Amino acid sequence: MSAVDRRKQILRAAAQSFTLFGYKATTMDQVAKIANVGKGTIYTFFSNKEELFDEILNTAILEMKRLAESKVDREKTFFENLFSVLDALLEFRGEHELFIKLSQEVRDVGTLKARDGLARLERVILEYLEKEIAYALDHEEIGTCDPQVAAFVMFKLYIALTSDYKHVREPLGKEEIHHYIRLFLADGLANPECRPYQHT
Amino acid sequence: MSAVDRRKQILRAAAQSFTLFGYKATTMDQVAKIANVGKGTIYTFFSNKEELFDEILNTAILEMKRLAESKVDREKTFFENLFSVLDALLEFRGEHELFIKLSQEVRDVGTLKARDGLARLERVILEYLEKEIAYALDHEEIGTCDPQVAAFVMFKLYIALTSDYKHVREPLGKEEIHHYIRLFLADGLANPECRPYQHT
DNA sequence: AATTGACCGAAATGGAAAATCAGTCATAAC
DNA sequence: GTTATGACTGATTTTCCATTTCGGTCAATT
Repeated sequence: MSAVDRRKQILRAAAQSFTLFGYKATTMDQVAKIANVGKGTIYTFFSNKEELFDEILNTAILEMKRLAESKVDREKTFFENLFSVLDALLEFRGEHELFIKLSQEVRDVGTLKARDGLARLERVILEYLEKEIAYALDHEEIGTCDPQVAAFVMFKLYIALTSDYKHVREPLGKEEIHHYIRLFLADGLANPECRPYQHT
Repeated sequence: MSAVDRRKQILRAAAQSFTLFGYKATTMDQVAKIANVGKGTIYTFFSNKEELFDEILNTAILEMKRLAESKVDREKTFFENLFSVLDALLEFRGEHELFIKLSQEVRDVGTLKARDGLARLERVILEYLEKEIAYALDHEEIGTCDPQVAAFVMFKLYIALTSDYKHVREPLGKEEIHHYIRLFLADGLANPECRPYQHT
């Protein structure tokens, strides 16, 4: 088997183990066993566990980013693009599961490396949103706002609706999530009937 | 000294200790010492530590609720009331500090009782918001939405702006928080061109 | 009758012994 | 000669268990 194949095999095994058991609970012996190589072989391709993890994480983040970018169509509106990206990402099982496992690990054990990984993902998402928001601002598709704050709020709203809410009530479906993102973010709660009212 | 005074003295001492050291780190000996009573005396008024804590927590929650209710003026709009309640609560040091300490404790040590206490507070806040949102809906002040979801989103948005955001960037000031709650919740991000009024 | 603090057992803490794991390297396989 | 391997090593983690701490009681005291 070629060196390239071996490397891929190790990456596949490691990715599987990280999404199944998290960062802390995957051992290098474990990865070697799944990949059907001796443990030493891993170290001919990756200098340590951290680097192996980082490569998997970076690949996952990059794939999500590319997927998102592939869904954006400059002919469409900001919110149309937002929703098609959201849909695509929600369907995207593979990478998703790694990040869900890492979230669990942070909650339950507080593994530092898992926390870092999620922070990196968050930064990439925020940067991506900021960029899209800035573009939408330029093209006067959305109202005046600081893209950094807007990106942050959008991200938090998304997490609140998809993940936090289910700890309080029945989880929301995809359509409901779309509906509420549109309601809160795009349209606003204030009743158009009552407009214009006094701002401070 | 009367039994009533003694009881109050114990409550005051316990409240002080809970907000200073959290639930786990306040001992009954500690409370007795601060209150200047024998430890046994505490147990003539409260059957155990849990009950003592609950009484303090319930009082704090009730006070916050009453404060909020006192700020609501049915002549004013939903959002006007929302902002005056928010301002009042942000100024409300006393109870605030207990809840901040409990939040820390949940983060750092994960004390179950502290988590429960904060969950109770959250429930009361959500119920209160749901009630106000339902009222606003009835009076056609806000657009159609599920009060439970809307309350949840408003709460999360508030936490995101006041507490979460400062872990990513410079914390937002009171006016900025108002501004963004108005922008995201009330008015919506979608292009002002399509709206009959100007954004800030 | 009310108050107290020494006392009790359960639970938390700390630290030492045992186990586990990331990473190395001498040997084996080719 | 080159690459792959797994037994080995020291650092870290986990697992005990001895000791301490703390919530709660109650016999003695006021």
